[in-house]
Amino acid sequence: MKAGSLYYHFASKDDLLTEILRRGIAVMNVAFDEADAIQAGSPADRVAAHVRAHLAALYENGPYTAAHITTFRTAPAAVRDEIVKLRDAYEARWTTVLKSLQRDGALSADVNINLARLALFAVMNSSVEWFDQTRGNLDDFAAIITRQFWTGVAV
Amino acid sequence: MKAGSLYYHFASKDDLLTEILRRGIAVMNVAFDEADAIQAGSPADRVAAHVRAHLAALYENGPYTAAHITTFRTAPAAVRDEIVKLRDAYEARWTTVLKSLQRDGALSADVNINLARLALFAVMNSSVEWFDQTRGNLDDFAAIITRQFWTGVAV
DNA sequence: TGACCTACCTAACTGTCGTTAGGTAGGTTG
DNA sequence: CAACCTACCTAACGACAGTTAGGTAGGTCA
Repeated sequence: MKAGSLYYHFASKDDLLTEILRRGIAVMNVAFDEADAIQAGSPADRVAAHVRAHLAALYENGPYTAAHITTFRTAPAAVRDEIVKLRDAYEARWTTVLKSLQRDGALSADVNINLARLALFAVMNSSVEWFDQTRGNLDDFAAIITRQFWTGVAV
Repeated sequence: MKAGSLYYHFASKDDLLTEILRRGIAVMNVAFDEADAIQAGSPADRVAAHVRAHLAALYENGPYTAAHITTFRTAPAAVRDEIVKLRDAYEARWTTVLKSLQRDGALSADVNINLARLALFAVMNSSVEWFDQTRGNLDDFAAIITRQFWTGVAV
């Protein structure tokens, strides 16, 4: 397909971009749903399931992920405003999970949930830049990230 | 200064970009030096000093930081190759610190130092997108990040 | 004073990007 | 079969980014 043909399907390049970003987030929500269905296990296991689902969705949808990472920051305000709503909703689902763990006493009461979530997102999302799925096992990787998030690196 | 005048000082736009990125990393190294001079305190304090220095350098050099974040990924290969060397060297300094803490028994022996460093960098660097320096205290923020890195969020 | 250097400027060229108008091959439907 | 729809294509446009050549104001130095 040549560049001009794009306009048969989308009104503008920004419309295309919005749709791509929208689908990328939809994929993440589906992954979250699947992880949410797994209610068994310890609190750490529950977080691990979500981390694993988030990472898998990230890696299995390379083009969507790449588009999000490379374009979101520089996207026009109209596009960002549209997508930020969806991102916020996805992030709110994580906040809900973490808050419930805190209510149950599994997660320290003096932890700022928003900061914790942002930190976890930072690690997961940045990993697309350095984690090589062909070299490392995704389950192991999710476990390590969760472990580091949960108990830290100290002895 | 108009756009054309740039070429009195730099051979090309890429040359300018390389120089900007280079200076940004130089600033980070200076900050690291200063934090390195502080040898007192617990291992966690030592990490906290470096985290604080890294964050401060990031926020005090907004333009360099912004340039790095927005352009590095999309920069031409020639520019990236040049800068990656400097980034690697800076990251190696962190690895050295973490390894020495592990050797001293302060940092868990079964932690993968490279992953730990990448996770810490992810949190610190991504924070420029959501941490508002005018609303939160930088020292507090550095302490929270270090605490989360060091002992995690679990009870 | 006159030659020269520094740090800009203007104006123009080239290439690329987002977009549009109009054309067309191939399949679908009455 | 004819009319039509779908999903592309080509060719062209205006705007803008990277770059260059040549000009110029103001300071430096013999």
